[in-house]
Amino acid sequence: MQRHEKIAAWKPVACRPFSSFRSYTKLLQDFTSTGSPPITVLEETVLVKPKATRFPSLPSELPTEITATIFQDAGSETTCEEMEVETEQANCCGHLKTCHTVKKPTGSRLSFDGYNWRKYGQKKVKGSEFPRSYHKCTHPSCPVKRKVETTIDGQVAEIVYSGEHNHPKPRPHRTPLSSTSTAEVVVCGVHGTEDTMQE
DNA sequence: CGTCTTTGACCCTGG
DNA sequence: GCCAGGGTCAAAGAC
Repeated sequence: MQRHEKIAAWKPVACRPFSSFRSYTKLLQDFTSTGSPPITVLEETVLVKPKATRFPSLPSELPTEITATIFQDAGSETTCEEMEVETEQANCCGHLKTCHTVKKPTGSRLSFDGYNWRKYGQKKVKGSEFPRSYHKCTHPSCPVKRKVETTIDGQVAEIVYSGEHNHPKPRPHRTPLSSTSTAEVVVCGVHGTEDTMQE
């Protein structure tokens, strides 16, 4: 649809911010060799860049970069996500810290970030041993997309976000007890962007 | 019946 | 201009 209307205003680079990216299996080996709990530690870098190619009316024109680190306590179902938000124009450097209580991180459209996503593609990317899946936010007017690299055992190896949500997070669908879904997202402390202020 | 995932093909961009 | 790779589309099937 309207492919001819694409406007390349920002280089849509699939950033791999940590240049020394290693395979997940390698990371696991490192974790196990250092005594750290395997698999339970997730580290991912989330970049939000105004990918202007398809989103001419992106709410923020400022190049925004968010780096997030998710760590999870061994034996618990709580992951903590630490975000650094940097905007190129403003001097402010917001610092976010969010904690997620995740009943089950997979198998639900409502992912750990609290938004609904629809998968629209998957590719095996050169240089990455994991397939990369492409998701869009299911909100009608939300331009946000994300790329997720998952390991063969379902672990998230990397997530790259594109754009910003222009709507509040949908409320998690709570089904008592038997709920297998829901990432209950708790914002522990927020300084920062008005985007997060909505929450 | 509606929504989502899968998957191959197509398009765009950079080297 | 050609090629490789990434990103997206859209049909088909599954749920």
